[in-house]
Amino acid sequence: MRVSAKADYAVRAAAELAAEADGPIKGERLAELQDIPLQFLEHILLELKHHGIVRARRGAKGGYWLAKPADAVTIADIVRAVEGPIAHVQSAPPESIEYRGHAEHLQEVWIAVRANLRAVLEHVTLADLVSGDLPPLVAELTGSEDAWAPR
Amino acid sequence: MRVSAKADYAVRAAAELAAEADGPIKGERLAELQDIPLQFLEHILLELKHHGIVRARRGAKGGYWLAKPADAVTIADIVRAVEGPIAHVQSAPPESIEYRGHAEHLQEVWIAVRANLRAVLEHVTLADLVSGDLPPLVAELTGSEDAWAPR
DNA sequence: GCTGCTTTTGACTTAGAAGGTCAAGAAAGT
DNA sequence: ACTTTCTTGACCTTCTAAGTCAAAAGCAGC
Repeated sequence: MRVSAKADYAVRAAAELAAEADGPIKGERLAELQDIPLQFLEHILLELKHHGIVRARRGAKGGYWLAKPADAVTIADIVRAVEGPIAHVQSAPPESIEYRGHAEHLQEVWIAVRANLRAVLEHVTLADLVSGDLPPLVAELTGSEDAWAPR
Repeated sequence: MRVSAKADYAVRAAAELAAEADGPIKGERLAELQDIPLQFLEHILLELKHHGIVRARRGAKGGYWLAKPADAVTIADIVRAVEGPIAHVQSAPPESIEYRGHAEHLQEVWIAVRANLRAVLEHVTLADLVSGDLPPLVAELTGSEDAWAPR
């Protein structure tokens, strides 16, 4: 139930790519902008490339850029690319698990958890993130005092 | 963004404890009921005990039972006991992270994710889980076809 | 066709967590 | 006493997180 450094880095780097729409950005510059270890970042960018989220050119005027428009890439796309499927239980998707005894309805709970995660992650695009103009649902959720309280 | 085996086991064992309200249940029986490795289960039960969720007595008529009524224990309580805080980013709570550059609004996204996780986990009690009478929000979320689709 | 610059890739490392197992000790009942 | 059952600590194996290092390959400009 936690977000890895890798996923956090990946989203931050993608946000910078989304913001600078013209021309490729070098890995080194991305690393500086978001304070991410360079070598680690390039591994992450490579994974994003394999998933068709980012493109790259090497050489003197090379660098990385988004493969798709910023409003067509969601946070969920990026998290899935580097962390794998969202909300798996014991490394299996919740709809495939069979529970016994009095835990029978636990499956529904995990399905609900996943649905609620998706409700946020699949509806925030990189364009939303960069502009700060987040979807109504997110604005609503962060609006409450309680959402900011540790626990 | 995944649920560990430990958390899944913990909730399942707690559900059995919630169902059999009178008298302690032995670790061995819990392990059989939910098909959990015994030694591992007892470690989990010990953690639950340290967090005041479960009580235990040893000896001939010993076993484990819930420390509180089943409708006063939420799934979130159990997950926190064995996995630590929910939805931490890079092992830190999202409200304490400072983002730079174009990732500035990422904090709000993680806050929204946590709020939506809490919305499910903090409102389902063990009593709900055992009876199968889950809160309206959960029923609503699992009602959609889409929630059951892998992705 | 060099020469730099930059991405790409693979091998390796180190630390910690996940998911267990084993065995000794302590307490409670009969 | 003796057995049952929890309690605790030590240990183990496999994986993942989070990197580092170094070599290879591609591209641009002279």
